[in-house]
Amino acid sequence: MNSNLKLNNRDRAVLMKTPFLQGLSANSVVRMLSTMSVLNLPVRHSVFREGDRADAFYCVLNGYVRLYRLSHEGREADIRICGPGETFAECLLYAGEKYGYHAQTAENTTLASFDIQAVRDIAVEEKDVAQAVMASLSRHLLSTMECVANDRLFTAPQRVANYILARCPVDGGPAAIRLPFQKSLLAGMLGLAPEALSRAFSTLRKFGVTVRGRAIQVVDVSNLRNV
Amino acid sequence: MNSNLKLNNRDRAVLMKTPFLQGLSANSVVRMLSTMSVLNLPVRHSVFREGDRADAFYCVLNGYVRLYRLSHEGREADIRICGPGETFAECLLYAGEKYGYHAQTAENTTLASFDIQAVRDIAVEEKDVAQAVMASLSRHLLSTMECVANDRLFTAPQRVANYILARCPVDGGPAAIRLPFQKSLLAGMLGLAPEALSRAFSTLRKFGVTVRGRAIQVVDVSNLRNV
DNA sequence: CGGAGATTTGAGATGAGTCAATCGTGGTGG
DNA sequence: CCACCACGATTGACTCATCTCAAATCTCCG
Repeated sequence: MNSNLKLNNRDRAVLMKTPFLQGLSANSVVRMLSTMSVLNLPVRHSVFREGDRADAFYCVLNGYVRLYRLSHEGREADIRICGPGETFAECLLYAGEKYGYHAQTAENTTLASFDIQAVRDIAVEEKDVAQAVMASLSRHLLSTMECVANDRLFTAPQRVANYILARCPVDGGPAAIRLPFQKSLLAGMLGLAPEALSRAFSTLRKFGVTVRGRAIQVVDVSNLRNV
Repeated sequence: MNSNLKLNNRDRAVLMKTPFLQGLSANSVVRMLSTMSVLNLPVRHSVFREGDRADAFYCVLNGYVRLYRLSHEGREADIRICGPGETFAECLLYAGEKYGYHAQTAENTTLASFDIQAVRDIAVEEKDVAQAVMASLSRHLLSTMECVANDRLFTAPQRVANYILARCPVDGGPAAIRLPFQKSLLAGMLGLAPEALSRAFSTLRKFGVTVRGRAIQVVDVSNLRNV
């Protein structure tokens, strides 16, 4: 849970490749980095809570962060899972002054934290920063809309098949991928209970999908496409 | 389906009050309006189709537009319902070059259409336009995330109760509201089949909700809050 | 090798979709 | 202004998908 300004090489590489900093002028990058601090959080640790005053947004350097809402009775629903290179809560730059959901680490996680007011000021002066913000917001909006559509259109096995297909490097024939995190996290990401994910995988067996731990093997990718 | 540059007074008032133009400098407003054209579309008419090249985004001046996706088998899932003053597809300003969903009028509708490339150029020069874009994207992202959370956390009657509560002008006691559109549109907006919305309303009867046509009466708003 | 936590499996309950029939309503035209 | 019609809304019966709870099993880490 310590916070400092020093980055190791891997984290620095992830940070520079994030769409947010990618393509900025050297000057803008320097200004952005000057508003930034790094923090290391243990697994299952809160980053912020719904209703907290929003004074920072974040970029995941390592690990995974879960954004979720709680119901009155304490059930939780994941809204988004953020992995290395992804930013979250940057919508607070221009709307609302409180976080609208909880954020919690799903693993030991390294985050870059940016001061919202400082970045707001930079964006006014540096056009490329404003552009980066707009591009990031646009992409997140599109993917969240896609999430709504997926939830409403597809069944559990179809959503799992989509997830696998989106990560298969090939268009046809056999493929193998490896989940970057626990299955329970994938379940939440797809809007499923862990049991439902498990059953979805077993439904996909008859379409040539084999799962062992985090390793997923697909006999024929094109087969999976007509689930 | 005619397109022209002349606005009637009501449409002009809606246009100027939309968050997109609200708060812009006079100069920016003029520039934005110069890239704009107005179109009138009959009910159930396509605005654009998924996969079309995205060269415009829109602001609803009158009527309602449904954004939705199609499944392979032809089922449709609504992603967002846009009413007067709301903009849609502005995420295409900075991500992707094709529309990611279908847009169709749900009533006779008047739209303002903005040329995407032109607005992109204006946003580079006019800071307030860039800010308006960011604010609009931020708000849409937040509300879409909220939509995901609602779908995953709440049952049909709860979502309907939320919708009603969000539109009740009072905090407690009796209230009456009027739906601005058909129930089938509300159903899609909440991710429900029309029959499910109907049943949700009848479930809410025992919580003091009366529905007659588009008119909804609530005996005690605070009662509705613990559905 | 042990054990905690994650995953799988089973059984049951429930929410929501589909299809079909009926009912109500608003809009149109006479 | 009224009657009628077409379409939207409701209701019922049924099916299917997913959640929940509980128990069994697996897996990974120390």
